[in-house]
Amino acid sequence: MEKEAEFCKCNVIHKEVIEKVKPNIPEEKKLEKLETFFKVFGDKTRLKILFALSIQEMCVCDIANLLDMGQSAISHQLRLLKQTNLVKYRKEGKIVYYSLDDSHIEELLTQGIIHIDEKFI
Amino acid sequence: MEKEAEFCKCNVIHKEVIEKVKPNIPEEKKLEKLETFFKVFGDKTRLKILFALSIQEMCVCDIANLLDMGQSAISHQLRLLKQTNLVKYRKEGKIVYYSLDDSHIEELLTQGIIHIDEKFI
DNA sequence: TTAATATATGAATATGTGTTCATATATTAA
DNA sequence: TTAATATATGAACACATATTCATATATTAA
Repeated sequence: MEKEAEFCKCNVIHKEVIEKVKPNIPEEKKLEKLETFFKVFGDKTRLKILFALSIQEMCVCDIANLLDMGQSAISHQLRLLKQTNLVKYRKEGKIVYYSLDDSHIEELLTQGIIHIDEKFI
Repeated sequence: MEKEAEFCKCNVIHKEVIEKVKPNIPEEKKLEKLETFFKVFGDKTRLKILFALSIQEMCVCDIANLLDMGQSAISHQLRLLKQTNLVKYRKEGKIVYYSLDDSHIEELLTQGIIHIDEKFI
């Protein structure tokens, strides 16, 4: 008896296909990073912050005012963006200025917009 | 009195910055689409499905077996991918074959991988 | 030193999301 | 028709996540 239906009720229909495709799936660790990476873009607030910082650096307070949101909420989101290396910061006295950490990011945002303009409902 | 501290305790520090940046934030509707779009990529299971389908079309059962997951879970995820126009399908009897709907998708996946390889922790 | 202010952060809460389970639907075979 | 099978789907549950609140930290000014 082959390994059958542990999770899936249905039988393996195209075993060759599965064997062919399998080696092309990235390893788990890489997938997790990719998941985290894209997840960061999957939030309106963070997208707004990224678009804003693509224009110029801003301090936390300005971002909060710009987006009409609490300072705490922005700070939490900036922490996430920092952790994923999407933004960097510099301190000037008690003010912290955030900016994009990578020009790739703008490219990715642009590519996203292109896709939704073309295909997305 | 200006509009002050409705949400944010801190004062507006750089009013000009806010005014300069504001017009460059995409409109809410577009942001929501973009959010949804990127959110789809922010899940390991969906990423695996997309990588698999970038090699060749597959039926639901094969995908479930490939990923060692339940048919229902895969079906739910495919629905999401369908709704966001990332995959299309063709029916052959009772078997449904899914495939990528857009070559942009592979590009975006690649760009994601490039980023995490370069910068991401 | 104390007061004021910009930012960070832990906890709580509300909301969103992925998987499972049970079951429905659709198609083919008998 | 009935049985078998591939897929779809609603509901439930467990878990993740965004924001708020309260408060801590850090820096500057007085």
